Amino acid sequence: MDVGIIEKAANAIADKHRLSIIMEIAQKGSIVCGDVCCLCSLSQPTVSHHVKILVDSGVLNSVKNGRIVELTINKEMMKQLSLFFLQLS
Amino acid sequence: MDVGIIEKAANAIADKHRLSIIMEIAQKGSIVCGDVCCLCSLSQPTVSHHVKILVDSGVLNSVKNGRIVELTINKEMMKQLSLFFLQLS
DNA sequence: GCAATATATTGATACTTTTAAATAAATAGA
DNA sequence: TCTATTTATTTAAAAGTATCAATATATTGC
Repeated sequence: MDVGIIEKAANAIADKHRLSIIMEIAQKGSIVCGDVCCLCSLSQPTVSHHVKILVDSGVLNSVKNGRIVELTINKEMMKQLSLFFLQLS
Repeated sequence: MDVGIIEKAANAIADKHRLSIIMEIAQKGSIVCGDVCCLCSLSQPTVSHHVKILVDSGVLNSVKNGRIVELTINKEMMKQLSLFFLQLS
């Protein structure tokens, strides 16, 4: 178990805006970057910054379809996190 | 599911020193604050600060035995976290 | 190629967190 | 009570993060 991965993922999750992005994707299946601005009431550059942290940490997957970027949850990462905390419980 | 709890716990975990405290407790069962200084190579006030974040977030339990404070993992919190990520996977 | 649209980057500022020195508080034992 | 020990608090400096405006890049459709 590489705790560096856990640390990065936890950091990505430890923010109310980023967590709300995750919860929105969990509900809808996916979201495009443009819709995150409305969801969080943040400027486009700020959203881009948060999305980058989520993707770089491995919490979210991003797929570019032309101009738009679609975000989904990285379920493998969620499994790893779930297992990590299960082992601590 | 109160994501505020997840946010706070994730924030507590999202630090290499705090994560190493957690991993040490996971291995040994418990640790006392005084030993955390050696483990992390941090000053006593800094350790006290990190321990406070871990305890306040509900990630660790603290029990005071006289002068010494013994830290253990809050397994209920670990179960909650594990379940949260399982539901996202 | 040009205009419109979606996302990324840069740069500046405000805010937050980490850190340790100094000090305080609490407790145990002589 | 006095001293030594353990943990907590205060304060200040350094480092890191969030935010947005301006701008750049990439892509689509005309």
